[in-house]
Amino acid sequence: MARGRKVNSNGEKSKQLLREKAIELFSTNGYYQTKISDIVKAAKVTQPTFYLYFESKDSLFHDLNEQFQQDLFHILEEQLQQQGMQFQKVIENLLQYFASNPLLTKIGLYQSEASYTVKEKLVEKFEQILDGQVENYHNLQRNDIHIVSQSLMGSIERITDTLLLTNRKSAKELAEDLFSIYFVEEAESVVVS
Amino acid sequence: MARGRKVNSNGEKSKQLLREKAIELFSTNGYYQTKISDIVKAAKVTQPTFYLYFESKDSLFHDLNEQFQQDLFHILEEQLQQQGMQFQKVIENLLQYFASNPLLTKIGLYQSEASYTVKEKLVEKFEQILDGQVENYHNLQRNDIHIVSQSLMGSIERITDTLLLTNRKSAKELAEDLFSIYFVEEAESVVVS
Amino acid sequence: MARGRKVNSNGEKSKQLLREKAIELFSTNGYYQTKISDIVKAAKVTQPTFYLYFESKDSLFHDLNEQFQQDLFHILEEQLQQQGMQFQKVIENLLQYFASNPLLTKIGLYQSEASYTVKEKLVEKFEQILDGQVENYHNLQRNDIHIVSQSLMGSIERITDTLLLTNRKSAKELAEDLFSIYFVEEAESVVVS
Amino acid sequence: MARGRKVNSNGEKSKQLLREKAIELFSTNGYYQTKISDIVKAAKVTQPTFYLYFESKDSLFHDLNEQFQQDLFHILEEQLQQQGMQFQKVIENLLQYFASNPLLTKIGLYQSEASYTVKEKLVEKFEQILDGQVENYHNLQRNDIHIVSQSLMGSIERITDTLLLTNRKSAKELAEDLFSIYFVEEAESVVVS
DNA sequence: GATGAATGAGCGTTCATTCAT
DNA sequence: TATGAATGAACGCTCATTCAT
Repeated sequence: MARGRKVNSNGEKSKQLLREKAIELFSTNGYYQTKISDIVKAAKVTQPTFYLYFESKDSLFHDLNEQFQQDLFHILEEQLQQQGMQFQKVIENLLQYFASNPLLTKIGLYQSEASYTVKEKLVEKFEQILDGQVENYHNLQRNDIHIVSQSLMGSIERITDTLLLTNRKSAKELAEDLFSIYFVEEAESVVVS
Repeated sequence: MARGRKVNSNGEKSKQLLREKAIELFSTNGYYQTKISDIVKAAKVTQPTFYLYFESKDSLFHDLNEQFQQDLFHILEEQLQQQGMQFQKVIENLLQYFASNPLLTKIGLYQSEASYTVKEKLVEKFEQILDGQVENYHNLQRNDIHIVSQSLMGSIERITDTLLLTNRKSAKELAEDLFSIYFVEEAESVVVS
Repeated sequence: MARGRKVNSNGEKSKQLLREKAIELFSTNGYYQTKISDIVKAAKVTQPTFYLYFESKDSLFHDLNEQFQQDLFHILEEQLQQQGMQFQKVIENLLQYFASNPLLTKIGLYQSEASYTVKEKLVEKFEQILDGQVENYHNLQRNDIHIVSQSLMGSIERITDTLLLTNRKSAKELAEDLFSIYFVEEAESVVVS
Repeated sequence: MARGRKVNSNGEKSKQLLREKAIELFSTNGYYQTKISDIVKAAKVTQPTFYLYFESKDSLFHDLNEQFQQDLFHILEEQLQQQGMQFQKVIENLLQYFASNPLLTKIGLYQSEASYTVKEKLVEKFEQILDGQVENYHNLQRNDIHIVSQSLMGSIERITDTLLLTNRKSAKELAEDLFSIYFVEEAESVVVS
């Protein structure tokens, strides 16, 4: 039987394909219910080919989470450096990223063990922002900023899963909704300094 | 160790012990990373003993979730029949149950596939309650009840995980906090009819 | 929970019941597909009770076969000592025993490893009888007695299974049929000397 | 032993080897007393290798029976289409197949649950053939064709086991013997129309 | 770059059997 | 006489991973 390099084959392409299929399968079935054999079957290559490009199942999963986190914090960092960026807009952009990368988000925000850290870091970011906004939100004056941040994180998490990734609402709409719930009166005037 | 019955052994005790150890391990390590061998090792019995009391790993996990769900909806039903029960109190009692059953909650609310359904049902309950309260909350007038319910579900989910089950805040405190965030002005006066 | 001797219980009765149920189950499901747990469930006793009366699953099965063989050769011996007993009558009585003990026959003639020996011995008996009858059957003059005996054994085996134990034909009818096939002309006149 | 591919290894060879060893073991020890571990030990591979080529123990056993049955009825069909084929020759060819495939025959005719169906079908075939031959055999005039067919099936079964597969007699000899027993006078002239 | 072939390590489950009561 | 409770010893099967080509 024929072995060796396929005609028209190309390493980078195979790797990319495997990555994509892995993302699809991990995101829908989870880590433990996704087998290497499933991934390579979907990518129409054999098992050893997988190990040509990835160290192990675990390391691939880890890499995907790594990427999700880097994307996320890159976006956040970028925005926090823009003076005058509204918090609502920050949330919207976050949601926008989730909407644009639904499968990776499923993995990085829900499937992975690492998601705990991600969310913790997001909460911290929220706290930093809200810290500078106490006078703008009367909600913050009566509520612990930490609680509000945690609560908000939870809301984002759930709303993303049930309304955003299912294409029921847009990132913009959901950001507005969240703001309307959390920071009623002066939502429009709040600005990230 | 010799075969046969242990001195002073007692079936109900063994079953209970296995159940407890299973809950501990499932709640901390999840379904797939909890092996029957781990459970029986923790309970200091052998593998066949596990099958003396439970049909399979899967069915035990399923049973635990079943119990969690029954408890949960029993509590909810009970409260909704009490005229005059405040929504805040409903949430508090929910959180109270979580706090009293932290490990089972971990399993039923986070580890299990069934948690999706549980949360959906909780959201529906929230919607039913809020539906009858539109005039009491100014928040509800401007926000879609569905969104508020989903958001609240997310908040509860996260706050339970990070603040309640870690013993950082009490059920009562957190219920108050949530109400202060979600239903600012008239929180005290809201009553489930 | 109550333990110890059951009221109205009686050792011999339990043993007999277990035996009967074992015969039923072995005969219909075979040795490997019959579990001790099935037998005791059918007899409504517990597993240790089984070991009160039988050494092991294997030894019980062995005993059942032993009994079958003793019955069988007792019958055969008895008949061979009666001068003038026709071979056809011998076969009929054999079949009669099978028909009266269908379940034990299933075990002893088909399910058991020991059935090989039983059949070999039966064949030997047939040979002995036929040896003294050569001049009576023209069939035997042209055919090897050994072959005829083996063939007859096969016929009996199959006919018992498909026609006798299923109550489609009687022992008498089948003995006649067999004789009509095997010893055409002088069937009536053949006599075991 | 190191992991991965063996030197000079070849899939089809391994599969064939496993099949052969399985046939050997199943035919001598039966289904339940043949463990996968026995099969792979005999083939000098590890257990996962077995599952590389066969779905399960059960499905392999099933496949072997399937093949036996197909072979058998292929032969039978082939012969029945040849005008003028003698019944004796049909039996001879059947026995010839058994002699050429002794182990598969052991499985398909004695070990398997499916053997019941096989034999039933063979009996039906015999009946069909004999139906067209009533006038040729004086035996058939007095005996029920069904009984004769069943009896013949039993004879074949037993004779195959004790004389053919043990190399004591050839297929040709045994076919002659059977005919001489069953269809005395005109055996030579009987022809399948 | 890619495949065919194989395995180490382990997992969930079953079953005959046996102590302690 | 009988049961409640437990275990030793497998067994069938799976999965990530790795040589040899």
